[in-house]
Amino acid sequence: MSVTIKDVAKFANVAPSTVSRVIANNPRISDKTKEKVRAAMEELGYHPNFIARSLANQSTQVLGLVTPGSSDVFFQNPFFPTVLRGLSEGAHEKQYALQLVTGKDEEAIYNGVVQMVQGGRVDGVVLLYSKVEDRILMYLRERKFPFVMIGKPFKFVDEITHVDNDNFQATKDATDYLLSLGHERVAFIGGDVNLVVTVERLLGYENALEKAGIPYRDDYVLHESFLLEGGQDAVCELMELPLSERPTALVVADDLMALGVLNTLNKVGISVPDDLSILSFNNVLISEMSRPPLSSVDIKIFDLGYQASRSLIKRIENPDEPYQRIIVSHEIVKRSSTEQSLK
Amino acid sequence: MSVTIKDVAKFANVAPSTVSRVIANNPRISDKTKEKVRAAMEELGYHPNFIARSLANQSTQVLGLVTPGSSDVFFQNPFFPTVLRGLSEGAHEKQYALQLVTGKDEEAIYNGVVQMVQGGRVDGVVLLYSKVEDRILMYLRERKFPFVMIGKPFKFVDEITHVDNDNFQATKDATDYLLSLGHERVAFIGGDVNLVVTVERLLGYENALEKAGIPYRDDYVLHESFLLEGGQDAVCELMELPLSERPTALVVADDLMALGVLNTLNKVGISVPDDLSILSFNNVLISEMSRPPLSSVDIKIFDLGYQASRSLIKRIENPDEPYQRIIVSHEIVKRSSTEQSLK
DNA sequence: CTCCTGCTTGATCACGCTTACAATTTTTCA
DNA sequence: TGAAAAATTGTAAGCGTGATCAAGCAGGAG
Repeated sequence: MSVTIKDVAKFANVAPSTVSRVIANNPRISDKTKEKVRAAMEELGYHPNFIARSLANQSTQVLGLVTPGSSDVFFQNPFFPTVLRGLSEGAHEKQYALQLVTGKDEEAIYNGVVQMVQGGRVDGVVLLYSKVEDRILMYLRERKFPFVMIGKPFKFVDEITHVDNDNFQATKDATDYLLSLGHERVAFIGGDVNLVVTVERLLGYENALEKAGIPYRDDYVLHESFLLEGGQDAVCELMELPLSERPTALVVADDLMALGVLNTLNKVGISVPDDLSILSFNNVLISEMSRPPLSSVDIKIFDLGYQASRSLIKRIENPDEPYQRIIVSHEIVKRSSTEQSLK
Repeated sequence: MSVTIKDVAKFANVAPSTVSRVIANNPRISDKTKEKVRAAMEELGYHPNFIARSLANQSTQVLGLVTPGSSDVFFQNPFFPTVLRGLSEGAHEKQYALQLVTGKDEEAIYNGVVQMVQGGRVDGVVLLYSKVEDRILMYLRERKFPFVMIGKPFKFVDEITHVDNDNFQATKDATDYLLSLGHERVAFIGGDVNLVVTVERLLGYENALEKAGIPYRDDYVLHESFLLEGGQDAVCELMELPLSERPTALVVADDLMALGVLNTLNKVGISVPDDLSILSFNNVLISEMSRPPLSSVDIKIFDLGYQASRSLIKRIENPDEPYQRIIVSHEIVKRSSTEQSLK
């Protein structure tokens, strides 16, 4: 068995509680005994037992991370590692550890969250997504368990601390940019309609068209998964339009999807950006390395994660902290996949 | 505060210990009281407290994951999410959770591991890499703490359970394949020389050349980081060779790196596979979507993770389990980046 | 009817730490 | 110098479970 607080106490000739106070750096302990106890800890190679501490203070210093139901898909997207880096950095600064909730399907993840929360394994939870209907969100809200969300809550926007981009504005900006290049037939390839981000972006797209006086067309709006395959499928659908009606520009809600688009276009002999401009979202590493390099809206994924863990920890340490909406900026990074319309 | 075992006991008119036994499904409890207690648990919405349980049994049902010092680099590579999926699946099957050790540099990660281990936060650790010199490995070994490694240990191969590919053979196979296509000037672009996988693969490459009677050239062997930039740098170096001496085929130790190679080659006007064949490793998703699609050695990353968490759990549950070397198969997936040499 | 056996269940302590409260020592000041 | 106040440290009771050991109880043998 490893060294406990009692061993240290015995060694330093003090009571266990004194050792505990030294660990907490309690000011009511004299500097002399602090020194003595610290020397003893050093000597014996003492490390506090987190589990015992957790049980005593009812706090674990662990944050739980919840991925959307389809973990597989989510893991494959470079969004995940990037947001994880941000989360990790924010957590690390405050000495929190990260624990993952994994599971094959939504049911499994839901159970995982319940176990984590009720089992007292974590002090708070980060939802790495925002869905239209979400059991997990409801559960956490009902139990008043500390959590933050990355993305905009579908309901209760003012009662949930969340970190988000202004996706409406970002997509409006993106669409405006394509319009400013002279494109008039601009299509939108979004993700799962159950994700709030998809909804928000679609609204931004629609708004930009409306402002420009361009009628909205149903057949210019597609929804696919945030995967390479999603991009492929989207292109196939667009190809079914008569040649003269095909869009000359695309707003794609995700880089990985855009990469799929790019490759499929290449196969069918459509050149980017000469025949078709593409502007996508996320600005992950691959967008820079694709052929041609993708113009992409940088949504600062790292910051999303970083702010999320920081604000969650704030909520945990002060439950009266007001609910916040934290908006991370966005920026269009222009590369070679967008070009003036030929008209 | 939430429902405890005592509340359930009171509600069901039994002793707390009886409830505990019902949870453990102890056969010494009559079916009648089991029913009664279960009903009470249901009624009160009881969920066992993991922390208290952990303290009582000295086991947490959590596995710690340790990334190599440069977490940033590691996170960016699609290897990470894939191996994570495998780990997650293996852990989930046995009801284990995953906790990440994160940190900016090696020092921070080392401290994180020590805290995790001494703090009793995890029952075992998975090292997601194998380095030539590794403090963390040494530490875990000395403390006889359960751990497994993904990759081949540099030392103590027979005293460390690990999951690995036969990287020597795999790279030999890869090189042989290129040789069989008629290439005689085959270069090797590996990763960090401190990683054992790099060493192993280099040996395999050398061995294949030797068997084929082709002399080994220092200037055909490069070491870069497992990143897009690594690939770029490698190409730049190779470009410094006189035209007639440039390799006609490349073995690249990582897909992401190969993607960097591909793009840089494209910029300098070298065509793949016409001018240069490329065979890389990992067979992650992007290898399929690059232009041209990359031939790649599939090392079954998911399986590496899956086997790792399974064997770690075995070790945890039975400390006398013999040390094992688990080899995951590999397979060359031929796509369009490799072609017959023109000669 | 008593005693023993075997099946169930209860009481109690231990896990390692925190913390309210009590006890002790030191300091302060009339 | 002595008592009260302040500073410091010790005692002990939890935190929620698991596990050991003892106790209760029914049924069967003698």
